[in-house]
Amino acid sequence: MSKRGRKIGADGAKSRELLLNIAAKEFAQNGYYETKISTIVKAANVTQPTFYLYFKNKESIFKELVDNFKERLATLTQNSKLQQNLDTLSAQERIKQNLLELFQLFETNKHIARIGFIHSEDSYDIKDYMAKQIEQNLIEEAELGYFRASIDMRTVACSLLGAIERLTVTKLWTNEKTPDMLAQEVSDLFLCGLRKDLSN
Amino acid sequence: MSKRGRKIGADGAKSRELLLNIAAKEFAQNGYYETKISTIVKAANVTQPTFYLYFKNKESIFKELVDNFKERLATLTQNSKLQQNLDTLSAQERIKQNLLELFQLFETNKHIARIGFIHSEDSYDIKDYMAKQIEQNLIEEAELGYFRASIDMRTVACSLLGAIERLTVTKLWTNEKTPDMLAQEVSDLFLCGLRKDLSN
Amino acid sequence: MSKRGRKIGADGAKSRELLLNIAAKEFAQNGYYETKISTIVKAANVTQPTFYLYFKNKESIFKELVDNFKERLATLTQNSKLQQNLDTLSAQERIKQNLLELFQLFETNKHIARIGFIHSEDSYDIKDYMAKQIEQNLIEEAELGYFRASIDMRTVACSLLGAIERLTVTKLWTNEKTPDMLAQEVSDLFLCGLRKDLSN
Amino acid sequence: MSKRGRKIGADGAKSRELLLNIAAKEFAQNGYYETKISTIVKAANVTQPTFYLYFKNKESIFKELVDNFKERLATLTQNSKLQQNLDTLSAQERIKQNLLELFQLFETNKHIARIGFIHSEDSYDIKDYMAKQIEQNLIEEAELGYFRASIDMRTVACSLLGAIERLTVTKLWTNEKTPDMLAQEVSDLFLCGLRKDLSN
DNA sequence: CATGAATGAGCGTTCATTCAT
DNA sequence: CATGAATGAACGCTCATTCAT
Repeated sequence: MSKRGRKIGADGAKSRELLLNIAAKEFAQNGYYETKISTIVKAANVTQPTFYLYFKNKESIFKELVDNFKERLATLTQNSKLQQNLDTLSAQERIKQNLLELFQLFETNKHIARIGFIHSEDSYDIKDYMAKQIEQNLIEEAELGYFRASIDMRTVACSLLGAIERLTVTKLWTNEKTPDMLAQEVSDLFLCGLRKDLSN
Repeated sequence: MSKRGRKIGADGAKSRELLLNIAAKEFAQNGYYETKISTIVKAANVTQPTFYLYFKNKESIFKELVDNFKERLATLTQNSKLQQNLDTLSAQERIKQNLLELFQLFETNKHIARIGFIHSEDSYDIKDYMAKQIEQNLIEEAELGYFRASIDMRTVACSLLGAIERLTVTKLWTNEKTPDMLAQEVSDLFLCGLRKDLSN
Repeated sequence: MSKRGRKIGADGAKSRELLLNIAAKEFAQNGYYETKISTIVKAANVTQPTFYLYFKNKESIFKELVDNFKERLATLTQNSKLQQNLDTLSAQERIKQNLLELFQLFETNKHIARIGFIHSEDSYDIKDYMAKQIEQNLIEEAELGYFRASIDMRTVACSLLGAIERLTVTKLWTNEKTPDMLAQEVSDLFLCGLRKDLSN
Repeated sequence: MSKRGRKIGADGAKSRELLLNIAAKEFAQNGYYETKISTIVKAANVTQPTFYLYFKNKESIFKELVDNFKERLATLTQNSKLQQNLDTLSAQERIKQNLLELFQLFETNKHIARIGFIHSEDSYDIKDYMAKQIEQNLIEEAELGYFRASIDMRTVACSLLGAIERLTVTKLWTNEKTPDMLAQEVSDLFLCGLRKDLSN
């Protein structure tokens, strides 16, 4: 830092990025209301007006983080669509692959994922969106004939999403399990169920 | 209530109950921070000091509601323990029964359940507690030999809890499904899985 | 106490006296602002409206205690006037006698004395009044020729009062010294001074 | 200051000082409880949040003023220690000198002195501290042999402090007497006493 | 690009006091 | 004589936000 307190090589884009990162961490940790602008700017070593140079207000920086998360989620969905590998992989393997990518996304985007999933008011919509994606996928698989028809796919999709969320929070983010393990276990559970397989 | 100011036949216990109910609704709908004491008392048609006649502060009424929820949850757990019906019911039927009771509890205690599950800072502990109960139950069933051993029961319990939570929020509380339906579908899904049963 | 919570033999005068005593203690200990009506009535085991049955408001009970103190002070003054014992006692002995009575008054009326002296807004007037009484006494003694004329009696009276107050608070009310000791020491100090008496 | 709202050439240090000065006056005049933050900020022509820009809360600004007073008192004590002038001045002159400085301090720091002496809860400690300093001084003088041994120096110190306090309030702060006059009279009174000196 | 200084708007809380019974 | 229940009126404090430079 220079003697007059002005940062050397201070750079708008950098400051903005910094603020965004710190905000992500703070919001993730403490939620919207317990996160104060004053805390964010102190951690970023800038003043409050500087904050308002880059963000309209508290809500808008929060929303930006949520949108960020939404975007990555959408990207993931689109990529998954492209590489269906209908021929080379089994249904369970395809599902496992999708789960793996999801858990990996959550692992590498812990903060914004937590914000979007837990703290955001949009979390309902986000989860709705995800549930629908999952349902879509399941239906497609079902149409290929591997699943039994006697079960409501909306319920399954919803359950799967709930499981994903909970496992992410309690196993993935606590480093108790890796994305691999989780994808494996969840796909296994949802495909085969708990019951002893009487067929063999 | 008389139209002008002073209540006639005022009754402390009733006022307290009223405030508690309104608070439950408000907290459930808007969360802790967006719920203002002023709103609660207005809805109860009393003044702010009256609120402090019955509750120490905002935090304490919130905590009371959460504790309320915890208690009912604990009661349910204890009752379930008592009537295991190991002889008369199958494993799936016992699980279904447990799920049914849980969904019923959530249905008849929508507000405090939402507070305890979604808005409370204790929600983590609460869910942890529930996950552990579920795990316990699953392990007991497993020891009777009906479940396959190749799956981590913690993962299953956690997934099941996630499914319950999500279904409660999106299907039960939206009146899309009844506790019966949900208990049936979930127990079916988790026991048998999605996969077509190749044995028949 | 009877089963229905109403005191047996409850008696207006008694309740009033009780409240007054408790208030005296509370006010003396914690001052006007830190003493709450709610605390007083709780200690007296009555309800708040009962308090207002006997006292107009918080200020009025406080004032009553202060007036109480003023009265006793006035009584003392008058009695002192009556028994001047100009013949039998020396000047120092008369002064000592006056001081003794004052310290005794403060000892047996610790609470209201503390209120009147320390916590009351009238304490200025009270002390003014006392200073004037002391001055009067001193002047009368001076006119008898025992005191030197080179000193402003108002200053002496004021100093004496200050000494009395301070000693009361730090020595008398802490039980470090008795009224006797204090009266002796103070009269000695103010009459003879600190200086070694070179005359003998 | 511009007439409409925003201050021009606003200066934090100045604002703080201003608030501190106004608070000193208000607290001195009306005591802790009758002094409202709203009154202070109104007098300073700023809004309430500005107050909290410079002070943590009401208690802390009050404490700052008390500490301020304590500090000046301590400085005075230390300086007095340095210039004992044991050779050039008589015992009475040294005492008079000390008293003079004390009265001067009180005169030029009327507000904080009143706060520290009258309104603060620390006033007991402050006076205790002062009494001890005075006692110390007296004992040192006594050891030089000028005072008679037959009198408890703690009582003397305590009396002297009481006299100082009372005279400060009623004579100094009312402009009835100057520090000089008071120092002279008090030292005379306490050294020589009231009694006619029979030796001459 | 950045800051020091300030504010509008609101919230939680407390306390003395008073009805209606 | 006494009470359960309630309130009017403040006050301290916080926070996001914005001037003026």
